[in-house]
Amino acid sequence: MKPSLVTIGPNGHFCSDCAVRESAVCSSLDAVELREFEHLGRRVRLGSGETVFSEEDISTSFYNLLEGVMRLYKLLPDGRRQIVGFALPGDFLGMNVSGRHNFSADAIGAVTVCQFAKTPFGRFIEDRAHLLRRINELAIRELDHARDHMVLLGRRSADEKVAAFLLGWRERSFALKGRSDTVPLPMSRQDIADYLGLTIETVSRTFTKLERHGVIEIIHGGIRLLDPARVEALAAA
Amino acid sequence: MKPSLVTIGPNGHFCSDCAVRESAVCSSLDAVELREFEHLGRRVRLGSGETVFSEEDISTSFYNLLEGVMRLYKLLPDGRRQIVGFALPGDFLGMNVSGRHNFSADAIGAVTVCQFAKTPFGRFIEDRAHLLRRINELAIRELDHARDHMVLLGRRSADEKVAAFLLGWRERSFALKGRSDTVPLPMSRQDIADYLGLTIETVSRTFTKLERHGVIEIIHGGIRLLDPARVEALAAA
DNA sequence: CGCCAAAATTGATCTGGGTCAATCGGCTTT
DNA sequence: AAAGCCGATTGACCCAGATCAATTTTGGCG
Repeated sequence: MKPSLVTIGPNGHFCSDCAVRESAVCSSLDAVELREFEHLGRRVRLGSGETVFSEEDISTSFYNLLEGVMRLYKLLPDGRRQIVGFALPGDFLGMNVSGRHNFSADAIGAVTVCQFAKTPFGRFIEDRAHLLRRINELAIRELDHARDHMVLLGRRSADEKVAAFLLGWRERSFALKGRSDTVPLPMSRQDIADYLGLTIETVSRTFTKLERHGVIEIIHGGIRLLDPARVEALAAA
Repeated sequence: MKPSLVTIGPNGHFCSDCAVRESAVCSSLDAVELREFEHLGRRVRLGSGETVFSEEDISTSFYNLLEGVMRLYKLLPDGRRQIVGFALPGDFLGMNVSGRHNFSADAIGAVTVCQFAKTPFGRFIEDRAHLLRRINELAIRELDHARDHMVLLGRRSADEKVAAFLLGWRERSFALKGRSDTVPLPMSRQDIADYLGLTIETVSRTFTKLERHGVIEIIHGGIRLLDPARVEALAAA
């Protein structure tokens, strides 16, 4: 879907009461810096399925995800897709060395991002090592996750992939909605399949199998973990 | 294999005539800084198969690879292994957020690294934004590669994986030994398999098949690309 | 509510790559 | 040069997960 970016102007909000104030890149800024920072970003809303940026596009902005979920993916020429990650509020997107995006990003459901033009953002960062360190920390965290995911993609069975996915997603959801055994799944089965390197049929069958065995319950918009320990055992083995 | 680190003392070398002076993290340092930097690192040699650090170890040092090749990998409890990357001269290892290594690294053949204790290195970096930026750049480059590799692991066939591996490795070898259609492969078939998410048998069969088709020639210690265009076609599709 | 389209599930069948099991071949050791 | 070893290759067979093909369920909308 093509983008129809709706700006909310720099006046319609304040960084100081932003939902991700404490978790995003901004967490490294003090109150004074935040004031200046406020003028660099503009809030943008996107509808479900809209694309924020595409692979190979020249990257002109950084994005700070404020609300919603995004899928980050790469496509092969023949249409095969690999989702390289899901972004949640507080995630920082748009870093690259080539000047072009190395993956595409689109909204799963409604999304709000804070968009920063690269040049002023780069200037702001320049003499603020703490912000740079914070960005570096986020990149390294991302790298960690990427390596874990390589293990999953290269060496785990379908059952293990699905179980690990449920646990991983539950973990990330905690930060937003608090601890719970109900895992909300805003993305489609196809998205899950493309994230795990499986087909949609295998994902569906695996969920059904786990439900038959009383390990999970498939509910509207998510999965309830009836027996979290069994899920963990499946994911670990 | 257990490490038997052999130090070459800070006196036995100079950063200024280091092989990776221009490509490693050090490329961001000027002549004056280099003098100080010199005292932070110590050269360490490792024999074939020796482990530099293991996953879950508390990380106390950073490493700058000077000579040789290393495999970086993660193990599952049951022994399955995923190689998350190969390190070449100029690569910088040891960054993490948790204080523990998130993968293991060992030498493929003889290796020389430049080891930096974390604390003094961190102090040196502190007020040098250009070094921090350089490290950030290396992390982002790594992240790029990791995402490409996820696509390979999750969505490509065995033939495509092997072809893409040969091209990728050839590309990296260029930086060291110059452009050539002979791809040196210092790692074992098992290493290649664990990098590509395949078995050793499949890697071997794929090589043999490509050779039968006149696309490559299997030579001692590597592969010669007889028909690079065909290899590229295989990798792309 | 009833209609339509998209998403998800389920079933039947197929196959790429894994598993198991011999060799093979190149080095090292003696 | 014979023996032993370890990595690599090859062959025969198998199976997890893909593919193909219907349904079934869900969600949006007049």
